[in-house]
This record gives sequence, C-alpha cells and structure tokens, in this order.
Amino acid sequence: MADTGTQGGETLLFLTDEQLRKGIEAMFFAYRGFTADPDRILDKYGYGRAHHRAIHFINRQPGLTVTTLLDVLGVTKQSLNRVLRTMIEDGLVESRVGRKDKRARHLHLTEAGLALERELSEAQRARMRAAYRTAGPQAVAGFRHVLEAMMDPEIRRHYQTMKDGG
Amino acid sequence: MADTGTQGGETLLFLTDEQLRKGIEAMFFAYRGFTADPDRILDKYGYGRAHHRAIHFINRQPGLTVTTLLDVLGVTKQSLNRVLRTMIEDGLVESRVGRKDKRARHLHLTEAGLALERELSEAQRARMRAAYRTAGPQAVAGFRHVLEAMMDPEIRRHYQTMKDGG
DNA sequence: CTTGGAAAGTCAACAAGGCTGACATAAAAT
DNA sequence: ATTTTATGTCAGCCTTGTTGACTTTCCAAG
Repeated sequence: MADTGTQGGETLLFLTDEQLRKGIEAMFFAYRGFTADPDRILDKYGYGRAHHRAIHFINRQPGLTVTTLLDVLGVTKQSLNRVLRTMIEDGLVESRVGRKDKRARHLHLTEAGLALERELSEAQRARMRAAYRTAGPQAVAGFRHVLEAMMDPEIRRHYQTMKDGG
Repeated sequence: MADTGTQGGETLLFLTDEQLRKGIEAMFFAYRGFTADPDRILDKYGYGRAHHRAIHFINRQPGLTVTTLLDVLGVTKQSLNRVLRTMIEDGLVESRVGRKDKRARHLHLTEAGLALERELSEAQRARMRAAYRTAGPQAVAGFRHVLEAMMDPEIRRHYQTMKDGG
C-alpha cells in the first residue's frame, strides 16, 4: 500500500482546498442519491422526507417519547406534530400514554407502519449495500469515521447512543 | 492492522443490516453538520441553501450556462430562476449573454459574490478539514470512495467532470 | 427566407416542511 | 398551591420545490 500516512513531508495533500472542495461536492451529490429511492416510495403514499425520518427513528427506538424524537430530529414540535398527526390518523404510528408519566406519549409503529419502514429501509439499504460492496470494508470504516467527525458534538451523542440500540 | 479484508468467513460483517443502518444514520447526522455553518452565514444575508448551491457551482465553473447549472443542481428552471434573480439584483451574480449563442446566459460571480462564496466555503472547508484531520488520509480515501459509489450514475458524471475543473 | 425548436425568462398557483408566537391542558414536581 | 414540563393545536409566515402556460430570442435546417 502507498504510504499516505501521517508522519511528514507532502503528507497532507488530502487537506488541500481542492481536495476539501471535492469532499464537499461528494457529500452534496451522494446525499441526493441517498434520498432518491425513499423519496420515490414516499411519493406513492403521499408522504415526504419528514415522515421517513420520523418512521426511521421510531422504528429504531420503539416507545421513544415525542420530546426525545424532537431532540433527535432537531425540528420544532409544530413541524414534527404535523407529520406525526397524519401518520397516526393513517394508522402507521401509535401514540401511547406513558404509564409512569402520563404526560409523555410513547411512539410505536403499527403493522402498517412497520411495513412502510421495511419498504423504505430496504431500498435505502440496498443502495448502501451496493456502495459498501463496491468500496470495500476498509473504505467503509473510513467513510463512517469521517462522517462521525463531521457531526456536531451534540448530535454525535445521539448517533453514538443509538449505536448500541439505546 | 486487523484483517477486515475480502477473502472469507466473517469478513462481510460490514454488510449486516445493522451496519447499513448505522451508515444511513451517519449520513443523516453528518449532513446536518455539513450544512450547519453555511446555513448560519446565509441567514445573516437573507439567503438559503439554494443560493449557496448556485454560488458554489458558478464559482466552480465560471461562465457556465443556466441550462448546465440546472442540470447539475437537478431543480426546475423556475426554482433556480427565483434564487438567481435575487442574486443578480443584489449584485452577487452577473448574467452575460453568450457571444456565439446569444440565447445562452453565462453566469459569473461578481466581487461581492466571490466574497460571499469565500465566506461560505471557508466555513464549510474548515469543518471538512477538521474531520479529515481527525480521520486521517486513509479514512478520507474511503469516505470519498463510498460517497462516489452512492451517487446516481448520471450524477456521478457531473461529479467526475468537475474533478478536472470542467 | 421561413420556420421549427431550443434556451431563457416570467406569471400564477400550489405543496411540503421548516419557522415563530400564542395558548390550552394535564400531570408531575416543588 | 404553584410552577414547570410534556404535549398538542391554531394561525401565519418563509423558502424552495413542483406544474402548466406563455413569450421572446435566435440558431439552424429546409
């Protein structure tokens, strides 16, 4: 392997403005690909990305409260409530009153919600899987490492918390 | 180094659904970080992400036509025209009638436009640079590799074209 | 020279999904 | 008893995406 390591000399080539610009464009274009497949599916059902994000995290952490979800998504409660309400009305999401704290609402996906989650995440994972396969395990490790370093510290907490199935 | 290579056995751990899910969340959270700094700057001037994207690609390829930009950004001309018009009125962007083909409009940043571009891209590159530095050159190569594999083929063309300063 | 069609721009209308502010209710905490 | 927290809701605003219809300009082919 070529030594692109960290010791000396012309070793920081990867930090040139041009390299950084390419990284920025890569993020922009890749994110488009990342959302393309789910967007098409969501469209069929009259939903949008906001619904997808909510579904994703409710599935990830069933029973989480509205406040927790708000925190993870980083939007206002009015904004979240709009998408949550439609999904509850449509029978994709169930909102259960807390046993201990009766103010809290715990969110769960219904069978229909789980079905949509699977359809969405299968499409998204298929693309991710293809990219991973093309790039190889070492690249995947690097990918994750850079993305993690790019997050805001507060957000990184959410990410890592869910690592172990918080 | 631990062998995470491609030969056999438990070697495809990185393709488990759980690993793929983590990659998906990493993209989501990292993209938030990626746009956070420019968003704050844009807000000061009353612009949005759409303006940033236009500025980025006009700077990248000065003199490009509206149609080309439309193609790169993947939005409708009505949508692009709205942000372009405000930036032309505000004196950030200049639209020059083509010499050969007088229908075509060639877009350039003015001094003011270049100044905003610098402000935006410096902020974005600073974050990128920090992430790159933390992760190291090998990780950066992997990062770029996975992102590239994640793009739609048609989009990847744009990306690679601009690699050499199209 | 006429005409077909591409490039660009504009107007109108609409939708998703962000935002703020104000306010209501229930329940927990002090 | 009072304050704080969690949730939900109403109203209104903004950005940025969409479609559809239409005009002007002008290159290029016939």
